[in-house]
Amino acid sequence: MKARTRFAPSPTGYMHIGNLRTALYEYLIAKSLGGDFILRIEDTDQKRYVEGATDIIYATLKEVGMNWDEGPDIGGNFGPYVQSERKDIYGQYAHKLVELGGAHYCFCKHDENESEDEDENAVPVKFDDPCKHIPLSEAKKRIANGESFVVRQNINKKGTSVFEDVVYGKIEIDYDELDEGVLLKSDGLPTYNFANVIDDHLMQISHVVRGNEYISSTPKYNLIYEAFGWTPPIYVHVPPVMKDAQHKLSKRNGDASFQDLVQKGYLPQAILNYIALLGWNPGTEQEIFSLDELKKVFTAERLNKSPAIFDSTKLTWMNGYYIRALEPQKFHELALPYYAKCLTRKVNLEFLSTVLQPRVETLAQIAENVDFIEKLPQYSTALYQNKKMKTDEIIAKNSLALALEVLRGVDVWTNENLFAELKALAEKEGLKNGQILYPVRIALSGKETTPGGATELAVILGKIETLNRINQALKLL
RNA sequence: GGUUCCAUCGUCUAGUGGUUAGGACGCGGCCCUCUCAAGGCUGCAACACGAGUUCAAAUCUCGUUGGAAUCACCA
Repeated sequence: MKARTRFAPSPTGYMHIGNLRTALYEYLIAKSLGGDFILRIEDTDQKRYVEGATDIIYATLKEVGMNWDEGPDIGGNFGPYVQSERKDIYGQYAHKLVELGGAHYCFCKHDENESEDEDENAVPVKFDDPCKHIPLSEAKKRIANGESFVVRQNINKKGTSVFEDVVYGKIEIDYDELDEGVLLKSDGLPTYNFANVIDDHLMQISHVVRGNEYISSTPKYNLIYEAFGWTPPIYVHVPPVMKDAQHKLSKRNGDASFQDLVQKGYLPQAILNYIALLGWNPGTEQEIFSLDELKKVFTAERLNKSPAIFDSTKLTWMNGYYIRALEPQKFHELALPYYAKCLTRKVNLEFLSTVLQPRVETLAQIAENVDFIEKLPQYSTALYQNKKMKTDEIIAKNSLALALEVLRGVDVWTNENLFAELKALAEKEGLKNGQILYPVRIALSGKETTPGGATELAVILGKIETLNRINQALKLL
């Protein structure tokens, strides 16, 4: 049987990290097995629907290169791929399930506030549906009369339900723990549980990958499969991605979504690589993986059982790694929009990119690295004192005057040439390199630390501005 | 509270009876060096606890503790 997995998000807002990781694992399971990855939109809760959310889903998957083989936009043999368009299908199967004895019609009015103001110590009691005992013929009559109803699952079995999970192994749950939940809501739309079973079966999904919060309800799914005489899928329950030891990474709280991270200057590929490793490892010491490489080495058996805390520090490191690995031209292209935001002065941007690339771990860090270029900051002459470089204000003043003279005469304004010239000057004057270069760097930047040395800053700023700033420094001293 | 699940450095993890418990991030140090990075080398740092099984336990069993999930006409 062909491996088929589906990513089935509900369009309730942006794409959060846990969601994306689940999608990744689904994608990888399918692709590592030469199968298909299907996109299905689960919009059965009209109250939570957010306009534009499906576009975010499409855009995100495309951005990281997880292309789907079937989906709402591209179709496929098992459509439609949007649950709200499948309403009739669920209705049919719900009624069929009642006929098969797997469910019953229920006419109880549901209490909206039921699960609310419970006091702390109250032990939830299992709902025992009186409607279960209404004869089918009578129930049908009431429905025909237009009475509002839901379809509720029957849990008739006793004893223990056993199923196998790829990551958790054998799980046993007592049937007594299961409640007879609603399958078809009074608005005629299915609940998540029911829609999933129907769709997964009809779409021939082989591996169901989902959060481990569904472990305890899995026996209910299996009961539905059983009632229909269908074979349940292979279950792959994955632990959550945590914000800290106690809390899941959640949509609320503004925890980082994929979009947020991209906006903060993280590269999609780095994000994907990082989250692949949150709960999975290849069994080797390799950590850097492209999506194609992941496809080759991924196996669901190496998924972890316990939750993983999202560590943005390590993500940042990995992002830096990806940035450094970029073709210089590519980095320059990515940096351009950031330059546009904070630089109006005309400078050597190509060269700036070459010095920045090994120094930033996120694109957003570009701004803090180039601030001095736009405008020389106010600085104290004390900056010219440096023990290791053996400089102070006096030496600096002398060095700057000498450097100014040399630089005036330089026409080939490259880093190599400038460095050679200033080095020669130092030798000629019997000074250490640093005694010339350090003061120049301070004069050009007004900052203690800069991305690049004196001559590199000079190349970035250009000859005119370089001489300008050295003159200013001389005045200051 | 019932039930289910989980537990190795601060974090992500390797490890399936015998290892100096390995790697990565972070942190410290050194080298390189025109500052800062990058790069190279290096150091600190973990088997939650208690019994048991065994010649031998991070690995198996039981218990304790801690944590998570679930118990909706949300997904």
